[in-house]
Formats: sequence, C-alpha cells, structure tokens
Amino acid sequence: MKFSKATNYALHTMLFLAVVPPNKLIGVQQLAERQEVSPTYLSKILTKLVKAGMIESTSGANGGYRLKRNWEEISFLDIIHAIEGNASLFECDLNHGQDCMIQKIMVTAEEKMEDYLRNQKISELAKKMTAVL
Amino acid sequence: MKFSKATNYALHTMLFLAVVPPNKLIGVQQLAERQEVSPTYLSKILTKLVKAGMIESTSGANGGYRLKRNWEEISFLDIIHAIEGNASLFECDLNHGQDCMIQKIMVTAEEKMEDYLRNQKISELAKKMTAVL
DNA sequence: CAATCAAAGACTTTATTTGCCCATGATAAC
DNA sequence: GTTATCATGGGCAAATAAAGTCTTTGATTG
Repeated sequence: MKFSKATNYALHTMLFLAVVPPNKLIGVQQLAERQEVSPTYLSKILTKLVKAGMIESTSGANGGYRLKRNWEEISFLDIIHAIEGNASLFECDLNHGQDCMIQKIMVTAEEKMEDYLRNQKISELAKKMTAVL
Repeated sequence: MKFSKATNYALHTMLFLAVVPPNKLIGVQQLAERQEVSPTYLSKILTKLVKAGMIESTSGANGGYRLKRNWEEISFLDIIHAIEGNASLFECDLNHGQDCMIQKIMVTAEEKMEDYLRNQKISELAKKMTAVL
C-alpha cells in the first residue's frame, strides 16, 4: 500500500498555486514542467481537483488554473480524498459471523491519520514556505 | 491506496492462532478454509510471518503453525509491516531544492496511524473475543 | 478565423496483487 | 526405510490498478 504519485502531484500543484500571486492563471504546461510530468497526465489530475471544487479552470488563450475562494480552508485530507477517493483503506470481506473487530481497529487507525491530515491546511504550509523565501 | 488482502489474511490468521489452544499446531489447510482462500497463497503469507519471527512452523505429518513465545507483545503494526514492508507510504521523488515539506507532513500523518496500531496487541483482541464466546 | 488551452475518451504500458502448479525437503507413523 | 503428510520455494499466469500517451472536442482570446 502506497499513496499514488497522482496524490503527490496534486499536493504539489495545490501548494504551488497557493504560493503564486492570487488569481493569476497558471497553465498545465508550467505546472507539468515544474514537476517533470507529462502535461496530459497532470491535466487529468487537475480535472479531479476542479470537480472537487478546489480550483477553477479557464479555457482559451491565457487560460489556466487558479484556486477557488474558499481555498484557505482546504486541507491535505481534502486533496487526498479528491484523488484517491473516500473508500476505507481496509475492507474485510470475509464472512465470519458478527462484524469484524479487526476491521474496526484498522478503521480507527486510519482515522488517526485522517484527523491529522484534516488539520494540515495547504494555506498554512504556503505561509511557511513564503516566509523562508 | 489500500491495504492488501494479504494483510487481512495475516491479521485474521494471527488472531485465530491466538484464540486456539496454545501450542496446538494448525495446518494451512484449516486456516485457508476458514478464510476461504487458497492454501498455496496463504502459505506464502504465513512464510512471511515465520520469517518475521511471529509464528513457527513444523513440517511433516501433524505439522502446522503456532505462535512463538513472545506473541503476547505482537501488535497490529508488527503484522502489517511483516506483510507490507517498512517503506513509507508516501515518497516524494521530485527534485525541488530543499527537503520536501509535503513529505514531512505525510510521514507525520502516517506515524499517527502507526502509533495507534503499535498499541493494538493481537493478544488483547483475542482476550476480548474469547470473553464474548 | 486562427491560436491557445482545458476536458474527455480511448488506448497502451507498466507494476502490483493475487493466485496456481509443481518440485523439494522435513517429519511422524507404520 | 517407506509412505503419507505438511511446510518451503520457485516460477508462472491472471486480474487489477497505476501511470502515461494520443487524439478529438469545445471554449476563449485576440
């Protein structure tokens, strides 16, 4: 089990958009170059972020992506869920009588991780990054 | 990202061995039937647990598997690591100057989950299970 | 209308997981 | 010591998921 590269690309893209001057439109091209990934592949990831309501896109010349209004509230967990989905990391499909105690423990463990990630805002990290510059 | 079925099989096997009369040898056959998985596949998972020092095996007629001495201390995390390996769930291989802040946050999140799983002993769960019977 | 850029679908490639088959080696029972 | 039993290990095959490409469409700007 591993987080996908797509999640990594999504997190880095969001952080970059949060550091760049607000409302400025950034094209896939530029985002892809920074991360050394093909623009077409990154494009699919960005579309997921658009559908999740985290960024918005503008077509046509000088188009691109930028963050949406509520972006300061967006957490790491939001981004991860947008890319990886919301399903539980552990699912016991064995049919052993009552509900699975192992499953319960695993889900609780996952929630510990999620609790932390829910409190890590991309905006907070962006603030720290710009402070270093 | 998902925990593998192999991890689920391993956890259930360990719990079963912890509930069964101590020192009794259980064959793959029996373990596989309970979980509705092929004996050959489960066998490979069990071999990993043997190599991790959690269970021991006896070949030959009436052979099988049983827990090792220190089994009461074995945690969920130990079992998961034995099957899935010890690598971090998140690895940023982008080469952007300094060390990756995103990576740091993700690793910390993972540690929250691990902290919990380290404190969940299979022996504790076994105790609860037998209490219900 | 021409250039630019995101969206979307189909498709290929690669990696991982899951599972099976068969040969080998250890052990107990007879 | 031979036979039946059972774990170990290698190699292979199928299924699934992740990563990446190509091409068409549709929107927007100039």
